[in-house]
Amino acid sequence: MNLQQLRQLQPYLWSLPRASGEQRAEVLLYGTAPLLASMDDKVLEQIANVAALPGLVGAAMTMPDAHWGYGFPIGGVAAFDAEQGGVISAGGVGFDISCGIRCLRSNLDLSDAAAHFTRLADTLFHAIPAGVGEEGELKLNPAQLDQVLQDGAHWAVQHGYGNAADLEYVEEQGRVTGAVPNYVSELAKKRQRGEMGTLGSGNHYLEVQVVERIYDNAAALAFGLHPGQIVISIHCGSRGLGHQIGTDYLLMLAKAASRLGIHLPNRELACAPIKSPEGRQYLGAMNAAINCALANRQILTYLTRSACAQVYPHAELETLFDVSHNTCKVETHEIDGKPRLLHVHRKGATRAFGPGHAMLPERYRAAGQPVVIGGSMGTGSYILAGASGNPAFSSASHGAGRAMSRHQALARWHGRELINELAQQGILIRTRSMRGAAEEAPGAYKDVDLVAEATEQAGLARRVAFLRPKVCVKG
DNA sequence: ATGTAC
Repeated sequence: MNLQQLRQLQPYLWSLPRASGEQRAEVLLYGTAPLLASMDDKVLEQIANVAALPGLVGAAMTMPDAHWGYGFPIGGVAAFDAEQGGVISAGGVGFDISCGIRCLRSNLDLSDAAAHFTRLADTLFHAIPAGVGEEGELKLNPAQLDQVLQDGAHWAVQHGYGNAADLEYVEEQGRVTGAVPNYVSELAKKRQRGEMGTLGSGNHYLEVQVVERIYDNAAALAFGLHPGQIVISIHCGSRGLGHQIGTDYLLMLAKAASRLGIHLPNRELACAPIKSPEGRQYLGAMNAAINCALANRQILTYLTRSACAQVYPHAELETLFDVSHNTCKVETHEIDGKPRLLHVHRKGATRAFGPGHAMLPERYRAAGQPVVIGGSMGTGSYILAGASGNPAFSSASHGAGRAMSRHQALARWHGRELINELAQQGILIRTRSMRGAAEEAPGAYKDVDLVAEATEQAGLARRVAFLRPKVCVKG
């Protein structure tokens, strides 16, 4: 991205000046000059298009890890007011609805766990169904699947996959309201019937990590983290169901936009007013997909505990937090001193409520919401805490963010060689797809350290802990 | 992201 076209407002905040006569809201980009310079120009084009959509409140924004996506950039945040013609967009949520990270803290330390990492890697790889189209043990009938779409992680816990304490530390306590299974197509449901409790592919992973550095002692204490501790992070989403909903509604919302005369700068931005029939239906289907993803990560938590218990009989894994980064959520935010109900699209962006927020579990209320920046398989991840006065509708970065396309990565790396190199660095990778491994080469991602630092400096969240990967099951 | 692609 050419920085000449931007105006630097603060060390970590930039804006895109409007051309004369241009009808769009403000565009704000969070990040450092090097991070922004490494982004594709498409990011700027896409977020400027978002800023032209009806009913946008405040600015259309990108997080420090942004890269270009379908319609909206990944790392994009945009809030809309339903009462002012605000829209909802499937491209603003993403195809992998409610993709997110479940983070589990353990009672294991690197010093005693490391001796069995090879067996742990093999056991997890055997226990966790992963890969495109891969199905799990669970086969649900239509009535059971509808129940999952209503009850989210609660369904999983009721059926023995975890405990009540897990639910307390899942965003929305494990279930969102407003899910309408009837608005989900039969095809979407059919695709999901065998995919509960599966990891998927692409950038999804299950990673065993060690807490290597603590930045904020008080927040680390609240989150139950200390140096040398083993933590497990599960990154996945709503699998075939969410993807099919995205596909179905892209068409429906495009038709609605055309019917209602909404000008779309690009057809990938297909959207409809939140109050229109199509907008309401997408919201109902999307909320069902959020519950599907929350249930999926809950079942994977159970499978992870079972696998760990085979290797470390005394292992205990508690849910630290579970947070989505592909959603549209109805939230109250203060605008010009007045609370307003907004539909906040976060696509590749994490919700990051600051200290004192009423929706946080009591244990974390003083520290702020746990925020996970998931890194690439070779580098590392960060746990942060929501900051007071977050300027981006309580949002923060979600990962390292790609710096290179999958195609470019395939041309540069070979999966097998990469896995051997990582093994020499003490990182054990298990995958069914060598091509996938090459596409996910750490070098194809931005520097996660720079993303986390910029996230903190921009006032989006505060760093709490750095996690180093040790074992990674890739999709 | 995805029973991977107009």
